[in-house]
Amino acid sequence: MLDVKQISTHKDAFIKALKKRNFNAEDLFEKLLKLDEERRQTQKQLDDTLAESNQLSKEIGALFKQGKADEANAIKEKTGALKENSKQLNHKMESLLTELQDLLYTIPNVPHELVPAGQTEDDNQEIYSKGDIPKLSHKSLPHWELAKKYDLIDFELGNKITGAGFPVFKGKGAKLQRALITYFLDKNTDAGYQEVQVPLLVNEASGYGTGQLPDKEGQMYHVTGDNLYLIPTAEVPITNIFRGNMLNESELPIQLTGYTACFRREAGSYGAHVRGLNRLHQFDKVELVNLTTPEQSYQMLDDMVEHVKDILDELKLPYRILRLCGGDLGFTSALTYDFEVFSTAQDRWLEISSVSNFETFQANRLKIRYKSANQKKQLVHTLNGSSLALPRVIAGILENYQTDEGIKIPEVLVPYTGFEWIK
RNA sequence: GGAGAAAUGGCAGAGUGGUCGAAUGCGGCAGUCUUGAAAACUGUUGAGGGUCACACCUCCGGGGGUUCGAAUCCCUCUUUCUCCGCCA
Repeated sequence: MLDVKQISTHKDAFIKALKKRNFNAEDLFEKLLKLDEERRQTQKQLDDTLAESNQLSKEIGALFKQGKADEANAIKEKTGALKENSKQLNHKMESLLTELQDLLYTIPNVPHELVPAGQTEDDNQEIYSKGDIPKLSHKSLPHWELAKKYDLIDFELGNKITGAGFPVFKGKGAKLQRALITYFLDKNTDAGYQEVQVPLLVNEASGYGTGQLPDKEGQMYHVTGDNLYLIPTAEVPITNIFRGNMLNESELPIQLTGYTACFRREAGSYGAHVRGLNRLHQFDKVELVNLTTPEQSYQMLDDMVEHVKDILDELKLPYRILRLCGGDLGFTSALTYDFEVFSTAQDRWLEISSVSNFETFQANRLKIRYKSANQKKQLVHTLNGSSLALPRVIAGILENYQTDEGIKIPEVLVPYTGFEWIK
């Protein structure tokens, strides 16, 4: 959520930047600023009315104390009108505030200057790529065939137990996934992140805090009996740890990492490109969440990119990094880098990590602030990224490491899996 | 799930209808003293809105109500604690 004050001071710059998203903010901003002006005037009227009744109440109290009940009762007569007046002003304030908020909720974050203009994912900027795409023999298979051949993942069994998109990992497949989780967490904690284990169900307030609600309600599984939501990403519970907090600058940056299962309804996305592990309703992910100062957040973003790069380098997977264009940029993000690993057998890139700086967009909604050295209070910048989304890493490993003898385990993982080959 | 008790500032803890945004203690900050520190003493110290700055308004778990006036009374929700039941 953008800040009205920011909008009013940087109106033209924001309008221009939002155009990169193909978002026309001009009329909206006009309306918004007008509403805000009205809000302030109404607030003033309300305050004055309340001040007057407070004053009268005090007088009544004093008069009763002096035993002048008649005079007190005379003043009481006057309070009725004031009460009615403040009631109406209160209603007006309420509707103005919801109108303002509803309007603010529809405005996406202002893209950073590095964000290229563009409409679709084809306009994303490739800024880095590494790793040769292995020449696989004609016998090479897509990961869902490999998973079946070596009995690593059973998609049908998941159908039976739950439904499509809930695979069962078995044997070395399960072990490989567990090894990856531990490896990622170790890498992250070595880099200074604190590991956390968080709830997989969140309440409504948390959903609103990180922006999944109200817009993406249909993407989350809703446990109606208790009005809780299954998390679509660890970002939700981890960022909400700090909802409403006033932090000290000395506590920043806060760097947390957590492993969770993630649940997404993915309504309406079916077809060949969601085969196998490409898109699931339940999947595992290790997430990075950072809270930092505005001065340091872009350095932090670069650090996160380097960190994820390091992991992919160690896994020796062919990957590329994209800077998302305005049209592809997520609603809440100011600047996002996507990491994609090449799926050799499918001959396509798979997104395995997305690293974003949200600047104050989330912090404003969540009211996460910090007190700087000079006691000034301001919103923190929040950033997050995946390290990494497990199923697609597994898809990448299975496909890129397949040989005629079996699937070779990336060297760095062997201490975690305890085996070198899947045969 | 049943019965009871409670929720107040960073923490502890007073406050049961008006002068309470809230005693007191601890903690924090600033100062005195000291070569420096500790101790002691003095002062200061919640958040949000609003204003050039004041004024002023709102907030005592959330929401609603009674009243001229609510931290204080009533309703409701949530959470915590104790006891019982159930359970990994």
